[in-house]
Amino acid sequence: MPARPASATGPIEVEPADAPLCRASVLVAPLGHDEAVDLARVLGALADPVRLRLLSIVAARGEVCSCDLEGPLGKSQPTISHHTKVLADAGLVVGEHRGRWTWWRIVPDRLAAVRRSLGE
Amino acid sequence: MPARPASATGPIEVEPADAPLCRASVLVAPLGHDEAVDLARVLGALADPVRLRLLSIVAARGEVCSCDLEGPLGKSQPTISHHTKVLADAGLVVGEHRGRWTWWRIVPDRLAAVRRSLGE
DNA sequence: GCAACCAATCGACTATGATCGATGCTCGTC
DNA sequence: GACGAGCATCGATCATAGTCGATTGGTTGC
Repeated sequence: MPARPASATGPIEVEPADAPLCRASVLVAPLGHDEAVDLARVLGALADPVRLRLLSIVAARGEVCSCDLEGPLGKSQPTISHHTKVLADAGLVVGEHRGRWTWWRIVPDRLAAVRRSLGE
Repeated sequence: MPARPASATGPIEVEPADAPLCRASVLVAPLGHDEAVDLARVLGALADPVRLRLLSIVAARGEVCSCDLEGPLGKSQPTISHHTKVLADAGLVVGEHRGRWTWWRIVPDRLAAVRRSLGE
């Protein structure tokens, strides 16, 4: 793992993706079309073994550099970059550029929102 | 909606799909390869707007006939049949043949297991 | 038996997505 | 300024999945 530099250039900006996701739960009332599309988009970001493992690694270590993901996941650098982008677009992780590294951490609230949308 | 006949020919048999899904949560420890694949499979079944709306309709009404899904979902009969099969294979719904109709209801425990796997 | 209805399957088409090599960009370091 | 490291993007390839028309199978009612 590279040494963590002190200077930070700030978080990566992506589209908000912070909409309520769903007013309540799938179990409570029939979903509208737009709600279903939004929730499906986030679930689609989660519905990949590589991204689930990536997410769990980031969660376990608190903060992870992209360069430390290629090894454990056994994927190429472009593939890792692709998956981190998908997760970031879904609002499930945020990345921060520090020097030449990008550090990722999860957004617990976002995952909690997904759980809530899935009933209770 | 067709009248609900009294005679039931029993639940539809599908592969179990009742494995623990995940020993704990994505947030606790790095996922193993097989755990990630299993969880991704169930999340993939959920990651479709049509199936989410289908699920919410079934949940709201308790039990729904396939023939009553084409209208609200705006999809053809083969498409509805396809989606119900995907959800059933994932263990998220169960179907029961009664006469010429098939009635679907959700499996709350399965959805709860998914929520648990997603943290908490 | 026959007709009508519901559901599952098949085949085909299309769209989306996962993957990687090659390339380009942006920092830090010398 | 030049080089190298880390990351993003592009282009291409391959696999998977959503959709529907047509067909088949099974059940009900005449």
